[in-house]
Amino acid sequence: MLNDMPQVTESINTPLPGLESTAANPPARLLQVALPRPLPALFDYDASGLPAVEPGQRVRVPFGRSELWGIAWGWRDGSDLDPSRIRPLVGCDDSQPPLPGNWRALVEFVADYYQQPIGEVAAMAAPPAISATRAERAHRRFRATAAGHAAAPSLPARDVGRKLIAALDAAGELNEAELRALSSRAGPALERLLAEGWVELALPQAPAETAHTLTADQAAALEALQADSGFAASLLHGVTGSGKTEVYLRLIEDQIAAGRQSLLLVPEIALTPQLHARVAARFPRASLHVMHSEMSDGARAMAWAAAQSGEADILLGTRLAVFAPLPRLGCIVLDEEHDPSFRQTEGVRYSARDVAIWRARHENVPIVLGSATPSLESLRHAIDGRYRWLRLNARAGEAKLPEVHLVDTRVFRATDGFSQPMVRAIESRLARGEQTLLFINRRGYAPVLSCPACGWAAGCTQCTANLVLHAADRRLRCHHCGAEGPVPHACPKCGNQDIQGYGRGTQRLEETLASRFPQARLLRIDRDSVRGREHWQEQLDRIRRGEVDLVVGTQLLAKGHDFPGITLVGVIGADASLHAADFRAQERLFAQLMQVGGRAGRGDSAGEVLIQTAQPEHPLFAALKAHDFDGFARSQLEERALLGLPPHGFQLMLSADAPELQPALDFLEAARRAAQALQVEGVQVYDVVPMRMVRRANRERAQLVVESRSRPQLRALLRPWIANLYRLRLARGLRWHVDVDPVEV
DNA sequence: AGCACGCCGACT
DNA sequence: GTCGGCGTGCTC
Repeated sequence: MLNDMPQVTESINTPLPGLESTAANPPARLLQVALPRPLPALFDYDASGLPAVEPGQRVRVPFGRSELWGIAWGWRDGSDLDPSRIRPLVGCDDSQPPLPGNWRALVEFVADYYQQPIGEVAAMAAPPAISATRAERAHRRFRATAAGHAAAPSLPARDVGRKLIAALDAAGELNEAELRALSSRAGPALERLLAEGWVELALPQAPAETAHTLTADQAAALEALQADSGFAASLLHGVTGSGKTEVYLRLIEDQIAAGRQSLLLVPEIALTPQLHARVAARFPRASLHVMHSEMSDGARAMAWAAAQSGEADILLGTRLAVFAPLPRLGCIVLDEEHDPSFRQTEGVRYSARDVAIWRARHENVPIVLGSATPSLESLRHAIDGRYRWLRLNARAGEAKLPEVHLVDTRVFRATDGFSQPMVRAIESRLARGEQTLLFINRRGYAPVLSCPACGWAAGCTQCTANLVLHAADRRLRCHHCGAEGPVPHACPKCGNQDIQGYGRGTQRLEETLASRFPQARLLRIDRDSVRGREHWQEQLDRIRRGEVDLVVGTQLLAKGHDFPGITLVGVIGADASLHAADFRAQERLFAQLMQVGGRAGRGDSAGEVLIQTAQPEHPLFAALKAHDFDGFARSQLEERALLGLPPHGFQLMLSADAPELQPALDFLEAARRAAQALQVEGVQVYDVVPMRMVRRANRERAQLVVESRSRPQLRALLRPWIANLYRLRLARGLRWHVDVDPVEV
């Protein structure tokens, strides 16, 4: 982000030629700068040559033998360094407003709490650098004129202008960022359309969606939330369909009325278009901006500029939006707070949920965490009274919670994945013209291709994992590193021609359904079938319009979508997660099943969830049948308390990877000794172990977990420990990372 | 992370 | 003789 700054030379202040050389002993103004390097420090520079520079601006500095863009952090009175080593700034970019002090405070918190290099955190959290003029225009909204409608058909089919008019037609109106997202050439095309009079600036319209009547639960929750002034954290715990979104919208409405900004965070990009449409329909006069990582730099910078300038009333985004400066921030809403996507697990490791909490406290605004299945971490805060616990128990409208039934696959054997009861349940829906959703958390055709004669299985050469068979294009793919290759015709080990795919993925399920229910209209939804965002939206609409009878999908489908026509949700293979090594596997499975189950019966027809399992007696299923999240959560919490696991204990994970395993193990062993040498009480340092998937993308990986029942003690170890690690010399090609509060250990 | 310095092996 | 391997160390 910072290393490929665009050319903004016109607006860069270069030092006046004579200034640094002629001034006798110029008073050194020491500026700390954050640089995008994995070093845990800020760097001091002499800013006396650039009198106008201020903290928060991008600055150009000499670094070693090269130059870098960094972010001016703050002034210093004196440096620990010999003055001769302090070099002058080379320039600064004043084309964009400086990043405000509370943004820098937020970055400092993340750098310290997660022990990530501050310059890297800053580079990740900063907006992409683009020219200011484009950014300033971010908020303008456009619509097609009558002349535009008339002219569009006569334009060439692939003309960008025509595409823009078509998009404006479909959406009513769009802002510049949204238009730019449609084509790389949208900018000039838009200028042309404006000049021709085919597109005009859109003025605010009358409300399109009005507020719903609140249930008693919603009204009570809202009343409590509206009483907040200043920081307060609330857990809005409501079953799927209980109308959490309506509560969010009411809160946002208050903020708009009070002239304040709202930050609305969601876990997945896939959720943004749907929520975007709903928020936009509800607040047509408000300035709503979207921010997520798959947007182009230009579009993201525009959303950022709208946020920072105070122009945006609502910022809707995924985890990175938690860093957007909002000068009139009034509240933060974080939906599906339990979702692991809020955690960034590559590069700078942080949890947007926890960062949002800190931010709300620091900026003294209320924050609402919403979920049907809160994370045990948040639930514990609610139980202990640190979060206000607001419950929405009833589903809005007439809808009832779906009935959950189990199919014991030891009694009803499944053939091709389907047991008799499942088949009959599907048949009955087909007969009634209702829709069925089949949930299987595995994409591809078959998770393993192997040889029954010698036991060979197709493995990834770069990872410790099997290749997944994708039947549609006859390819083998690694879901971990992206490697792919053709499907061999015979076993490479023994020559047997009869190799086959074992196990089931979405594609195979789809194939089975097609042959069993040839009359049914089928749709498969997974990461392979969903190409672009428009395509995704289109598929969701097809389901909603009742144009399909059977939907096969991964958890991609489970999140936050309403399908009133779906009355049956079938869960095909959930047993694998019941005994996974990860202590959070059950928590995740329960949340996931509750979530998919929530898809059923949101309209007026009662829904049913049918789960195939070989262990129907498992307590998780009993809790699920009774819709007893509380009971399930309490038993999990008790278990965690007994074992000292989160949220009753706290963890750090240090991981290392290298081309060979040994250097990674050696490094971690040295790190382990360093941790033990610090002699912090009440902290347990576990053994160094190779990761469950030792090899990934050609790198061998190992990890070291440190645990404590006391967060202060763990933190007492953390800082000096990590400081020590930077002093260890590293074997060639070795990389290491700390993970504070890791989600997968 | 970059990048350079520096000290040992097979090439025009 | 030197091009280049990668170990080591530093960056305000």
